[in-house]
Order: sequence, then structure tokens, then C-alpha cells
Amino acid sequence: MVKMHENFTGLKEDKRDSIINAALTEFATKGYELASTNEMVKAAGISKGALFHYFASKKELFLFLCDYVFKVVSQEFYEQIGHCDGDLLIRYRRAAMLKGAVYQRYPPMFEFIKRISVEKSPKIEDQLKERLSKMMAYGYQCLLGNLDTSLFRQDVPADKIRDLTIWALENYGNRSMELIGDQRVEEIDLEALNTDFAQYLDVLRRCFYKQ
Amino acid sequence: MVKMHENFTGLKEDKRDSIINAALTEFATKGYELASTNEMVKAAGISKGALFHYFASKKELFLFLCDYVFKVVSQEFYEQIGHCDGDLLIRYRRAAMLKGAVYQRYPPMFEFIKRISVEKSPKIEDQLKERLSKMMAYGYQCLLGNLDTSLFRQDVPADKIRDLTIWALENYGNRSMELIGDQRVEEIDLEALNTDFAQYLDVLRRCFYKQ
DNA sequence: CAATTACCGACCAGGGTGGTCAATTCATGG
DNA sequence: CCATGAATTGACCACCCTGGTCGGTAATTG
Repeated sequence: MVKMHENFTGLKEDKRDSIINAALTEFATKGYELASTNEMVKAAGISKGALFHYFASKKELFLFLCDYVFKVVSQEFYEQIGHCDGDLLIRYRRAAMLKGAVYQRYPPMFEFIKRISVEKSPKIEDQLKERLSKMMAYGYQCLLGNLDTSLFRQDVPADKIRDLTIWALENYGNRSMELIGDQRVEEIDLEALNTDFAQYLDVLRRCFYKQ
Repeated sequence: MVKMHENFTGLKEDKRDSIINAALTEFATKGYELASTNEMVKAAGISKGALFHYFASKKELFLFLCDYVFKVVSQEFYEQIGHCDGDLLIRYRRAAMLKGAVYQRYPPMFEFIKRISVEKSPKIEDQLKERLSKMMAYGYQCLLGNLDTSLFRQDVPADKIRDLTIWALENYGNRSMELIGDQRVEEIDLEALNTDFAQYLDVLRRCFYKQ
């Protein structure tokens, strides 16, 4: 009898992904306590027995997903942005592209992250908090560390410009996600999305940066 | 036997509010289907029988809350903003104050609205959608109708400035809500909150408006 | 071929669901 | 003071879903 996780990590990629995505979706939409393993196996197209063959318990599955998500986001996202450029807007454009790539493979991942960052179930609280704070600190550092604020216009505080930029673009990102949320992955018009995004970036550059 | 709602609307104000807030919170955190009437009565400090003495069913309670929330938001919020001034930033500052006032009386109200705008339960879908779209249209018109875009700088598109402003401030609002979410109502430092907010508004005015 | 592993799904006890209703408390007016 | 009717209670209902088990079958391996 091998360790349980090895049963799972040895699975074929598409099956593994479908289980991961089903579980992420369920946890993301209902939260830890109310998420149903029955719904997960139904959505993933496997049996109940199989799921508990891979993971000893719901809790173990959840924590595995956390670790997995954090690993993916760190490798595919944070590490690709970090310190690549001091220009906040360039960094953010890069972030948007990378986010799209992750989204294509694991659509529910960001919803999952959003959910677990407000999760309050005592059964997993401690272990989750620990993982989250590590993750947040790393993300914050990669996205906002080492910023070249000398690019900003100098007649207003740089930190305010930074905050407003992040907030506006975060909201823009969420709206885009919602808009494309219904469509199938193939039929998303990435071209149009990018030019639209570029226009907003251009406005921000004009208004917030030195001319 | 009077009509059920009249039983409820005739209640003493504090009792009524505590029931409303308990129900709003429960629906906001779990969504329609998973919200538990048992939890509501526990949080409101009334008996199960009392709740179903006021409302014939969970569904009727939910729809009552929708109507109630829409009435409050329309009267206390939208109508106080509408067309008061063409300046987007002035309008938004006013909106923030009003939001605070509503929040003091019904803390979970905005969470409830956020939740029902993504609610998908088929049992209430039609009736909810109808109410929501009416509400959205009215809110949009009051907040963004009749804007004086000639105040904006003219070298970038006015609609982009409007969008970015709204997004940034919306996010700012959410963060403030989260920050004060833990504190009790009395010990919130409104002074500090307002000056902080004013600083961000000032930056936006400097960067996005004609000088 | 046997042996081992991967997987299935009916099944379990326990707990939560929206809603009911006989019984009790309360308020009011005579 | 009681009589009356309304407000309120909470134990109770049948039902559904829960996380997890386990005897069995199918597939893989040596």
C-alpha cells in the first residue's frame, strides 16, 4: 500500500485535472463545511470509493488542494512576475497574461483562492491560515516588491498611485473573468480582450506616470 | 388573522431589525438554498414558530428581504445621490457617507446584495432576476447618469476615466468594509477614515481632472 | 496463471432540513 | 379579576444529504 497521495499524483493528467477542478469548484462555491464530496465525485466522473482511495478524508483533500494551488500559483504566476521589471503597469500586464494561462488549465483556481482567503471553518483554520499567510507574503513581494516609483508623477504620493492602480486593475480583472466565465475556453476573443486592456493601461500611464 | 407580513411590520423596531439582520447574514453567507432558517432564528433570538408566523415560507422571507433591501437602498442611498452634482468624485464621496449610514443600521445589507446578484437557485431565479435588473438600472442611473465629463482631462477618453475611478473606489470601499468589519460600530474612527478617503479622492482629481 | 492493486457503488449512522401544531404566555378590555 | 384571542414557543415530523466504509469486481502486473 503506497501513500495515498501517490495514488493520486500517478494518475493520468486529464483525470487528475478533472478531479482537481471538480473539487476546487465545489470548495470554491460552498466553502469547506458545506462542500459535498458526493458532488465532487459526480462532477469528476469517478466513484466515491476512488476519491477516498486517493485522499484519506475531506480535510486531507482540502489541504492537498491548498498546497497544490499554492505551488501552481507560485511557479506559474508569482515567479514569472517577480522583479522582471520595476514598472508597475508592465508587471501587471504580464500578470494578466499569466493569469489567463493558469485560468485555461484550472478555471476554478482563482475562485478557490478567493474563497479560502475568507474561509472560517475551525476544522481547518490553523493549517489554512499558516499556508495562506505564507502565500500572501510571497505574492505581495513578487507583485509589488522592488517597484520603480520614480516612474510615477511626483506631485502625488507614490503609494496612493500604486494602490489606486492595483485596485482599478484588480476590478478590471474580475469583470473580465465574469464576462468570459460563461464562454468556452476556445471561443474567447483574446485579441479583443488584450487591446481593451491595453487602452486602460494607456490611460493609467498617461495620468499616473511622468510625461 | 391578518396577513403575515403585517404581523412582522408591526413588530418593535429592534426586534424587527434583529430578525432582518439575522436573515440577511444567513442568506448572504450561504446563499438561498444552503441558508438555514434554524440558524436565523437562533441568531435573531426568536423561535422557529415565530418566523413562520411572520413569513409563510423561506422563499417568501427571502423575497420580502429583497424588496425591503431594494426599498432601503433606493430611498436612503440612490435617491440621495441622484443628479446632486455632475462631479463624479463629489458624487462618490456622498455615496460613501450614505453607505456608512445604511451600514450602521443594517451591517449585512451590502453583503446580502453582493450575494444575491450572483445567486443561481432556480427556486427563486425568475422573481429575483426581475427585482435585480430593476434595481441595477436605477442604481446605475443615479450613480452615473448625467455625469459632467467635461471636468475630466480631455486627452484621454472620458468613459475610461469614469471606469477606472469607479473600479478603484469600489475596491477601496470593499477594503474599508473589511477593515471595519471586525470592530463594533461605536469604536470606528470615522474621522481617520474620511481623511484617508479624501486623500485618495484628491489624487484622483489631480490625475484625472482638468487642472 | 495468481496476486495485487485500482476502482466501484450500495450502504451506514448521524445530523440538518423546511415546516407544523398543540400547548403556553401575553395583552387587552370588560 | 377573569375571559378571550392573538403572539410565541419548541418538540416533533418525514425527508434528504453527509463523510466515510467495505465487500465485491475489473484491471494490471510479474
